[in-house]
Amino acid sequence: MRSKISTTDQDRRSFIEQARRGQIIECAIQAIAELGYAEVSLAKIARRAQISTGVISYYFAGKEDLIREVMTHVYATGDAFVRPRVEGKAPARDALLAFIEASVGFVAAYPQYLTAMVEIIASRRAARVVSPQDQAMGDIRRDALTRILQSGQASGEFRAFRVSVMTDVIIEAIDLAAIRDVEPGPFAKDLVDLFDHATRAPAEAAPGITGAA
Amino acid sequence: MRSKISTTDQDRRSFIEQARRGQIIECAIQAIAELGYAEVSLAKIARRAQISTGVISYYFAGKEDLIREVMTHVYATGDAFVRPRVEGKAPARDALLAFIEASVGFVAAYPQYLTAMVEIIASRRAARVVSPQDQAMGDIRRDALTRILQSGQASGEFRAFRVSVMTDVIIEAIDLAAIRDVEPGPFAKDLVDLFDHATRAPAEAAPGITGAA
DNA sequence: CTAAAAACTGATCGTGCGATCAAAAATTTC
DNA sequence: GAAATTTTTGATCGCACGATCAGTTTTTAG
Repeated sequence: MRSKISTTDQDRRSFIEQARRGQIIECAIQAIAELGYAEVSLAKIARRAQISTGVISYYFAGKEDLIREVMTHVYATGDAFVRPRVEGKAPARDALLAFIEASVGFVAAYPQYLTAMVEIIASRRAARVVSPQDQAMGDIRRDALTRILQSGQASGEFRAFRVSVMTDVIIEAIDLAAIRDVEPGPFAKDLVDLFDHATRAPAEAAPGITGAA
Repeated sequence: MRSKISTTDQDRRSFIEQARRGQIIECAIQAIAELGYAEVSLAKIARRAQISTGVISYYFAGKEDLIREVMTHVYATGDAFVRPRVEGKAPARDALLAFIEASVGFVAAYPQYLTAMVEIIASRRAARVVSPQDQAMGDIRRDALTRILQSGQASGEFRAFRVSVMTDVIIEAIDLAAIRDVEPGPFAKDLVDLFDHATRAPAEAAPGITGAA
């Protein structure tokens, strides 16, 4: 009975092991999104996956470990969804609007993913357990947005707001799509509109609508 | 041994009863803000208040009931702080900026209050327990802001955004002050700046800066 | 086919929780 | 100051959780 609890190892994994781990992670995401993080236990995840509780312990070092892998999976999926939709967008404004639209689109494409993530983050903050790993994943998500905002300020497209604050507010606004019951399309349009106005430079070097009269 | 568990009764309350209830509520707020909601139990609140666990059960019908009263107290305190600072502010823009500044100022004045409230809201959402009462209190908070935004749109000061979305985003942005470690003054300025740009009408009837060149 | 390894089961353990309550202490009432 | 009432204590209850593990089944390998 060899221990499977060395989690992040990327080395040899049997077919069964990969499948089970994936199944358990997916069921955990479903359970958290549907029932709420506080209502989810390992037993309920096991029941949903139609396995006994011991299997989870067999493949994961503990609840902590499972949740960490759930986060990793959600972040990776989200990144794979958003990145190609933003990459190469040239004026920073287009990149920002693409980022917002893609992020809200991710909620529409994987309805349970961001919901689960937001719940996990909130619960871990409420339990005062925010590992360096958590911090790092959150930073990855913020970094893409931060870079867009900085480049827009450098080019003069954006006005002189504090980037860290704007980043936080945009991320929180996007997360609203996961916890509120909104139509993704219109909601994305609303956010795009809101932050387009919030970020754009007063109107000088940039050509376009310069005000009437 | 008469039962004290009829909570919302506003009738006769002995001096001791009022004092104890207030003490317990205050200790609960402290504990939640410091330790995080997930880490707080009735036993820890009792220890902090230097009383035995039974006293809490004596004055409150249960944990649910205590938390509900904590919420009520925080909302009432916040409303008492923000309302007079917004009331009478004439152009909607001034009212909006005053609302944001006052809300962030509340976090500075009562550092633990909004933090506790945000944690409680997140945890109750994660446990899928959102009573009509919860909803009603949240609505009260949003209503003041909603009215400001609507009046600003009616007067033409604000552009044509969707009020419900703008309200949500502004509230979330303010709550950031409670969960992030920010300097309230500069942060309030940032938010005021952000949402001033996000809400203002393009520039026509309203006099002022109409763009250079 | 057989033996070893891997995968899985389900009962069981310890823990901390919210809640309860009989008894004790403090306070109020007459 | 005695009786009645209110307030407080701290032990105890049942419960659900995460974790463990001895034992069973399934898969793999020679």
